[in-house]
Amino acid sequence: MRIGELSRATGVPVPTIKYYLREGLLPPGELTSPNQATYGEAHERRLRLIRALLDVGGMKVADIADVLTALDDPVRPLHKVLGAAADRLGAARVEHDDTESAAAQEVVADLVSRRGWRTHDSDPAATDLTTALAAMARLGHGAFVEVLDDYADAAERVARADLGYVDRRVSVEHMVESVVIGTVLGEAVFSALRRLAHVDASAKLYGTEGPQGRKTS
Amino acid sequence: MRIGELSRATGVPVPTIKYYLREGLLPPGELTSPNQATYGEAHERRLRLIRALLDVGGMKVADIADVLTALDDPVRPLHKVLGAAADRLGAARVEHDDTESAAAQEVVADLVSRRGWRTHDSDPAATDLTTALAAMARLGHGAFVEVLDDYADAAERVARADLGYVDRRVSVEHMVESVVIGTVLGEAVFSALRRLAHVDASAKLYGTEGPQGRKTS
DNA sequence: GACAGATAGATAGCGGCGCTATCTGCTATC
DNA sequence: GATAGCAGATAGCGCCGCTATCTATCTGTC
Repeated sequence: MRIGELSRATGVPVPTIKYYLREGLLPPGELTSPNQATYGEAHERRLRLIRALLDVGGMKVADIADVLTALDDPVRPLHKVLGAAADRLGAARVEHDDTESAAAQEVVADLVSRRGWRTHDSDPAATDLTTALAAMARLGHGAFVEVLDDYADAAERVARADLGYVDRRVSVEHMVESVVIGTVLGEAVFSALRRLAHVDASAKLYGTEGPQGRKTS
Repeated sequence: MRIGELSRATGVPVPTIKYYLREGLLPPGELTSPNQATYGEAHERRLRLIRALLDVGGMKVADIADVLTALDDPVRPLHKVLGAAADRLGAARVEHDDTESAAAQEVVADLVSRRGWRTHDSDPAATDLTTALAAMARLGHGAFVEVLDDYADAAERVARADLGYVDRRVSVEHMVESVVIGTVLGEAVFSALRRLAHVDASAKLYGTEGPQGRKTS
């Protein structure tokens, strides 16, 4: 498979593929001559993965490079790859050193210990959670912590579903990749579902769209 | 309150505040002279909201402007504002016209009717969901739809928690703003919780961190 | 073996975004 | 009156994800 066919097969322009090659997102093709290379199905698969992480997952090219590098590491430390993937999903870190942050930190620590979660404060997800809760507190929504356990229940449910899916559906060789896909794209899936459910719940509570679901827009 | 104080109170640089004013994210201050203005607590609150939507929610400045414009509309059509907010959360739209998209579309339609959700296909969230599921299918994870109901259960739970929180905690005047905050920042909260729960579930299933949660990184 | 078309690799540039820097009058405060 | 700050305007910057262009080479077809 030459680069043009790869381009046609995936819908990604040739210059863009070359760009991904330069950035190390895509391993180089096998050289058949000093300036000719062929690409296999692995490249096609990888290219689709890149586009999914970019377009659907909203990840940055540099972050995708890190994750894929970890993914290709022959000595795959599972949790390192997952860490590399998960760490890229959070928002940009913004330092705050105020009472809200301190309070949020405590809330998170409480939550983690209350639920017996096996993690530690240095987990970037914990930092993200703290940041988000602190931001809410600053906006006058410190009381949001009251629904945190509902959120956590739902998160546990989703996490169990994810792990169960990966455990029973996926061949070992693609397991890590699957977890990355599940983590990143699963987030997009849940986000959309949450917004759909939001509309429905809002309709039920306030009747903004009428009880029979008729379309008012 | 002058612009310098506003800057000090929020940690946002003065030129950045001016930029937000230019972009219409922040209403202009009250002019006391042709070139002097004062800002009130509403400005401070709004500024914090902007930073939260930007930094934690990952929204774009132009999208924030749209949402805030809808928010300030005296004739607040609740669902319009929510739509404006929710519509900005999805990933960039990428057109695909293939079998995966068609299949995903059907899956989403099934899901919506199965759960009796009061929404319709034109809901951007439905489009986002279709996009995400189609991307998964293209990556060989069409079977992910098997866990879709688990996801939907969790999403309903979160949506109920959101609505309940807003309904009982928030004064009417700030209700719409609260829903925006809950929708956008709640997404960040859930994302972090999901990743935390992921680590825990993974530890339980594979023991990557040992049963006592010791740190291996 | 000539020739059109694709290719590898390199370099430069582009468009969007979120600011940031700078300048010109003016104003508040001491 | 000196100093600091301010409003409003314009220009530029740094990052990011490509995109355009060029050279030298290779492939496939007649």
